[in-house]
Amino acid sequence: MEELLYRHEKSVSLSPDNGVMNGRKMSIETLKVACSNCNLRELCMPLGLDDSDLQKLDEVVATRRKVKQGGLLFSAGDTFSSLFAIRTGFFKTCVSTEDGREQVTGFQMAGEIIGLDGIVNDRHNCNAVALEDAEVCVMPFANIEELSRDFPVLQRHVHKIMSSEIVRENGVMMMLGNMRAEERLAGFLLNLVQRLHARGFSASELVLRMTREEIGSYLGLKLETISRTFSKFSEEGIIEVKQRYVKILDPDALKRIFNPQTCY
Amino acid sequence: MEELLYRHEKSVSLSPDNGVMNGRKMSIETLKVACSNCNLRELCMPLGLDDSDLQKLDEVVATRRKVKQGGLLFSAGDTFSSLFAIRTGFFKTCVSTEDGREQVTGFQMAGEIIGLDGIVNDRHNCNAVALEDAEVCVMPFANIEELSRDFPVLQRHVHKIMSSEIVRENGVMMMLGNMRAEERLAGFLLNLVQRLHARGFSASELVLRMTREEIGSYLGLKLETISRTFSKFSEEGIIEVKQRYVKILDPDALKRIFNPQTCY
DNA sequence: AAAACACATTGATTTACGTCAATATTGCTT
DNA sequence: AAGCAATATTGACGTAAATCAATGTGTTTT
Repeated sequence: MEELLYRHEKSVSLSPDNGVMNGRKMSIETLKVACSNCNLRELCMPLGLDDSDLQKLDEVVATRRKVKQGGLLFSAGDTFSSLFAIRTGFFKTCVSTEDGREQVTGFQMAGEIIGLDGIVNDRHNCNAVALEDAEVCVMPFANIEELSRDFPVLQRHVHKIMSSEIVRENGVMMMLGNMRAEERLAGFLLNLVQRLHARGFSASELVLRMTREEIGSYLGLKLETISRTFSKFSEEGIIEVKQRYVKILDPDALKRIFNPQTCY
Repeated sequence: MEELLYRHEKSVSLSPDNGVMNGRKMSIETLKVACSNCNLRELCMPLGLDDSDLQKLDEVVATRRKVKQGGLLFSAGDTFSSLFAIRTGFFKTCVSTEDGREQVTGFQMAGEIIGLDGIVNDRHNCNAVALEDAEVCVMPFANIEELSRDFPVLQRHVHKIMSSEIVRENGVMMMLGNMRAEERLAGFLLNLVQRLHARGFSASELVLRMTREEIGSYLGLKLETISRTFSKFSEEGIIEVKQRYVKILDPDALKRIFNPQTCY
């Protein structure tokens, strides 16, 4: 089961043709961080680039960085210098109040960009914690801005990434402000599985990378409510849950719960 | 009182030196939409530009547009082409579910930029409604992107505006997910008055441009709860409320409510 | 000036979720 | 393999805010 759900190691690892690109032997250094060579490129990078553009865009990534499970990629207050593209692994971002309350603001997976919150104040505004061993591409923001000036398609791409984060947060606000526990959790599961599916995983099975408490924090609920709601969905035959493993048996039921209008 | 609180008409209207800039007579057309000439410039535009840069940046604004109270600047689903800088007036942005539930995602005032949600999908994701008669500068996004390539300072500015929207929404998520009604309303009032103060209005008095229902929608509460919480603050001598008029008598008390840590 | 309307306040009651607490399951350490 | 710590489940009970409902206030319409 784990293998079925977890193709990270296999498909994200460098593919056989690595080291040779367009008939040109690449140096080890370049190889190490080349976007042009990365099979996650379609997730992080703009589409429709020709080979010469792609080579220039390799410059956005300076290095790679590994983060152990539980480790911090950055913390609130850290000076901001780079965005990070997730290569492997899974992150949460969270903000906290001074009296110690924590709000998970998002969960990020391979191909997603993390760190946009740091741009305004040149300091990060949240913590980014690896929920499993992870590796990220470090993209110095100065590089991104410089290359953006020469590549309108990259410029547009950066704008779209930021805008999509705004739109995502709008959706979270809707969930937190207007929806009941069941609706929130249904929306959460549908979103997760959709993103996993887009990365080649199952559209119906998943292994949660986060605890009930972290899900609850993201959804503005307590861990007991998450647990109870999972149990309820399970009793109703909508999902099958075993700890972190979740199988969606009736996706339409989830959609109806999340978006009552579609149910008539 | 209204006059004290409402300096829009006065200070935002074109100032005496209009029509002549740097000793150069400007055309009526240019004048109509010139950022270089606008006393809100420091809010919309990057700082530290010299005169020649400023003149070039005038090109970001194509036209102006008036929106009557209650009118829509744009709706969810509209094709996106421009960002809007608010010159006068006050807006709310909101998203709705298909079954008609509405979530206010933000309130925007003079100098703030609206429409960033449209960039990802080339369609707007929310509605922008004028809560009072308003005028906006229409900034075609194509112009912004083009000029950004030549003006790193503008490019950076655009990135900061988007990032700050992300950070703002992080804060709203924290309020919605973790805070009680009193904390949310305290945070809301402090934020509003701080932004108004930055625009030259009183740091303690304000006239709300939105209904209790709209505040409630933004804060994930019902209008009755907003009303009750206002009354509670009032009984405790923290604020004075009379319908839309609010006077903050004890800002520190509000800060303590919003951020309990500071209270020891 | 009266009528109609939108918005706000306040009270009584309900409810969804939180809190507290006990128990179960799993993975980790040695 | 045993013991421990972290995580998850489930139940009993409490509570903040929602809901329902009546009344008040201010503004616009005619």
